[in-house]
Amino acid sequence: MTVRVRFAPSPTGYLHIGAARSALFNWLFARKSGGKFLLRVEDTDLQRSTDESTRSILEGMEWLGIGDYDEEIVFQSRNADKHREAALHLVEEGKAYRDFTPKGERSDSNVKQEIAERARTQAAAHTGADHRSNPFRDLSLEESNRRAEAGEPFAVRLKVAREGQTHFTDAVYGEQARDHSEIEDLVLLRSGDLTPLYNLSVVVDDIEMGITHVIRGQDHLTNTHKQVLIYEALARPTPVFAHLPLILAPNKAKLSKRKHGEVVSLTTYRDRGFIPAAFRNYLTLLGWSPGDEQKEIMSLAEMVERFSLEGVHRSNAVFNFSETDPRQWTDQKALWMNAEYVRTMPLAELLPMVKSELEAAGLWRPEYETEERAWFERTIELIRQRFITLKDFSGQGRAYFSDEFEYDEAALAKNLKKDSALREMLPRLAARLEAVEPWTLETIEQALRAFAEEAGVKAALLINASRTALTGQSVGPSMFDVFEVIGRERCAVRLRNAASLV
RNA sequence: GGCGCAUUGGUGUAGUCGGCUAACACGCCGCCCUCUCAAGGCGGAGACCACGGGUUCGAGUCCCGUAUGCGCUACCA
Repeated sequence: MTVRVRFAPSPTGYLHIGAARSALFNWLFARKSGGKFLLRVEDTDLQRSTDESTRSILEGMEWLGIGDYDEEIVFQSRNADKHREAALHLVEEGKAYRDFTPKGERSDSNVKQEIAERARTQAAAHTGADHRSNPFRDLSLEESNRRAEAGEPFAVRLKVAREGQTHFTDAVYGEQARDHSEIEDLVLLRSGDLTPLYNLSVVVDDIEMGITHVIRGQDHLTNTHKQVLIYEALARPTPVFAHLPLILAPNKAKLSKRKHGEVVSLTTYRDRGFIPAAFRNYLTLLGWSPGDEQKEIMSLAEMVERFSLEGVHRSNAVFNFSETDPRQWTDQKALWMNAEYVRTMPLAELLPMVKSELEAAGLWRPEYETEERAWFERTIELIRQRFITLKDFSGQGRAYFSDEFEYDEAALAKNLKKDSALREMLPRLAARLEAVEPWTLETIEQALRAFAEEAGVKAALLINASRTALTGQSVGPSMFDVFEVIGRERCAVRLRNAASLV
């Protein structure tokens, strides 16, 4: 039997990093086992689903490099008729029944309260939850049909046995059992329009799509029993279930856009200059580990090679970030990993990403791919060493690509304004460098050190001043490399300009 | 309230059949390197393995209980 898995997001917002991780694990499992990876958009809730959200999910998947679905994308809303048919069929078979109770009004916001309240009153009454006291549960099929034909609105509920338990073995959480008494007669179709509800739709679609392994967030673990019941009613074998631990905020609350903002949205990472492979690598390590293998930086192929459901954790993972410190806007390890990728990944793979970043910032020149290609590669190789994200190439790295750059205030104070002698030394240094021939690391260094000696100052004074004069920054690569890369003419101009800033 | 799941340094994790003086990565501190900052190298602080019992010569590892956290409990998904 070939493995078939699916990622089934509901398009009611941006792609959440937790959902992205579920997608990733499904993808890894499929590729590992030589199975099929499918996408199903769960747009059953037409009120909240948007095309824009669907687009952003698709984009996010593409960005992560796991958008290579093996079959056509399934839109759940288009299968509504099948879901309805299945439920009605269960009514015929006596495994479900029509509930003619008038539909109660409820809104998302007060549902949680209602649940809590119901729990309280039940506890107070010591009644224990008897979800099967519904007066329509045992209505005869004839009577039920008659009332339906008469146009009386009804919902369809699954008839859950009074006694017994449901069982399934979760590939991550192990043996799971739940008493039937804990499960109410869940609604399959809404009253009135008879639109299918989540649990029904998922099961029918998973059967239809031939899904063999359902890999999803742990928030579905307890509800899985309901789905098992539906599989049983439909007389179909259940797939293997594998639930994934949740990703929590630093205060251990569920990560949500409302409370935690853009850190939870996958597109944020793309927009903030993350390397897809780096973020993917980080995400994979949240809730899964390759065991005794200590190596954390892994290529996609290595992840596929090592991935297994057995390596998935059971405890939730905390996504560690600070809402007040901009340097820790997301998990530090994710940032570290991205920097690691930026400086060590094959330059050829990095270049296109740098190109897009420079294009977006209006710093790109076509020559970087033609006559100036060697210079461009040398420069990127040089500056990537201390960058963290792609944004740094257009930010801190701006002076390498444009003459219009800002001088960092702190750098100015530290390296230029400190010694007024620089005012007259900088232009002289410029003149000296203009005469350097040939323009190489060694000759530049020689010239600068000789100049410093003649002027009776430490070379470091001129080096640091030059760094700020040439790049606007107080930190950066070894200065002789910078001189060389910036070029003789630009160096001279910038050194002379900087004299006025002293 | 009920049911379920979890609990190893600040965070992510490793700890196979019980032998741990508890390992790795990020972060933090120090030193080296040095023209700055990173990177890199070396070293360090930080966990009585949630707590309490039990089994055992011996428990992070097995059993029971408690606490805490999270999830579910909806004609949302």
